[in-house]
Amino acid sequence: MTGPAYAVLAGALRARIVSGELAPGERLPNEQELSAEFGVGRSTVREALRSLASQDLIQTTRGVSGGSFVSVPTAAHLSAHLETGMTLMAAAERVTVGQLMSLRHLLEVPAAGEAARHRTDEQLEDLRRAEFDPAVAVGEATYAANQDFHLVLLRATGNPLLEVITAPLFRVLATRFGRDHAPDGFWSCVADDHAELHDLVAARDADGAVTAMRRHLDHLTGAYQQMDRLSRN
Amino acid sequence: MTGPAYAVLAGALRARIVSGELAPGERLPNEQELSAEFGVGRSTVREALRSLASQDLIQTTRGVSGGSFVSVPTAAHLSAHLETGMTLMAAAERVTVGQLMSLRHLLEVPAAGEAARHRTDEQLEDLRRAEFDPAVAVGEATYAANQDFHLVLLRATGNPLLEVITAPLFRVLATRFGRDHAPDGFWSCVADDHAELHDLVAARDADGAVTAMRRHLDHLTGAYQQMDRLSRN
DNA sequence: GTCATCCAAGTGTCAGACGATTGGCGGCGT
DNA sequence: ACGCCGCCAATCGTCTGACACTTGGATGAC
Repeated sequence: MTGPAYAVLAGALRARIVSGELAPGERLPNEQELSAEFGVGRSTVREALRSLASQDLIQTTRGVSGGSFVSVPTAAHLSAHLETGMTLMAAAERVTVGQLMSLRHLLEVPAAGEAARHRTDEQLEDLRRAEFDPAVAVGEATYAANQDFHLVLLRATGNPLLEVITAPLFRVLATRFGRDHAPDGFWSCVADDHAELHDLVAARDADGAVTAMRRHLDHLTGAYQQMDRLSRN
Repeated sequence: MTGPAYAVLAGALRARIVSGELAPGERLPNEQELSAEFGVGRSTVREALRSLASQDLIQTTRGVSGGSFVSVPTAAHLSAHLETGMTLMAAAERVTVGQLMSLRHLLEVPAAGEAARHRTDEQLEDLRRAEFDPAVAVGEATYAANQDFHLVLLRATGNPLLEVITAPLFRVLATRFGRDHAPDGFWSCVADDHAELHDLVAARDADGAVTAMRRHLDHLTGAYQQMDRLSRN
């Protein structure tokens, strides 16, 4: 009840959404109706709607069949949100490279085992496609492929939350070190690790995948911290 | 370049913030200046600002010294965001109780060890305060204390990201089962586990804390899944 | 020197108008 | 009868102008 009217309105609508009173896909009253119902101007209503929209709680379209519709945030939405937040926390030095990598260890090492156990054949195919050849040009595309490999592996665990919280971690690291010069042999080492992981997941060797992932992340940690030290001088 | 003007403007400002061009604490141009700079009306500017504000990228205050200031999202901000997102994903049945608990295992079990190693004396004191007595009234306060205990433990690891991503997990579970009837002896069992964890952390017994946390989460998993089955009938 | 008052710079809110987009409905020609 | 085209209504998107509210400093009286 306190604060600006747009915040009050946004809070009221958010409560209706998270409580399930407004079901996903359902259409909210149009802006004039909300304006009348809450006794505020349409600008105020619109500011509240923009708040909800930027949290992916609603989606607004135009036209005669348009309006604001309740939408369930997707893994990609939450992930993108976390990424910007973590990027800023990292830039503000409230989070270190070591802490980011330590979380990757916690999540990705067991995830490799899960993926080896639960993967489907299509997912294995996706994993193969996400490998890359370090002999060809190393650049933006290589970084993207590197990320994709880990992403596909996480997705193969069947737990969407793993992707939500882990993807931001390596995207933050990638954008932070994307422009720095990687040590010699770094990319071919990464490619070898990925190939080994692919084979182990293909063979459904969960223990092997866990071990390989742990070693892979150790390699990455070393490289990143080396780059980190260089960039601080 | 595409889409509504408020989205374009929000994107442009967000880019300035994440790139560091606008430093944390720095003040944005006021609404009239932004309006002039981007050639849009003030309403449009305000809608863009509300978008950024609801992502905790800026903070707006009134008065002569007011305006919009770049702000670094805190752990609590990101955590709250993740919580609403996960709540909706859980309600939409895209995430199961088992998946939530499985993530808690991945994160909290090693975290207990870290906390036992790194905790300070004040954090140990906080942990003690977060214990509760199941003999007294069991209600909202008990749930809050239960959450606090885990929160304090996570904080004692020294890695703020652990709190960011784990807190939403148990908050989602707690609000989901907060109104259900817990099995007899559930709360006293929880209290016993917490007391044991406290003692192990006090003794800096990392291995013991890891084992105790694993067992504690197994207890919780059993109880939650039992409640889940009941609530589905 | 202290306190009350006024003032300036911002954001907060409203009302009204018009443009842009979308999808359906009806008319028109064949 | 069928299909195409253009009109139309609903809704969001945007602009303008105005005024209220909040805040902190400046001003002035005592």
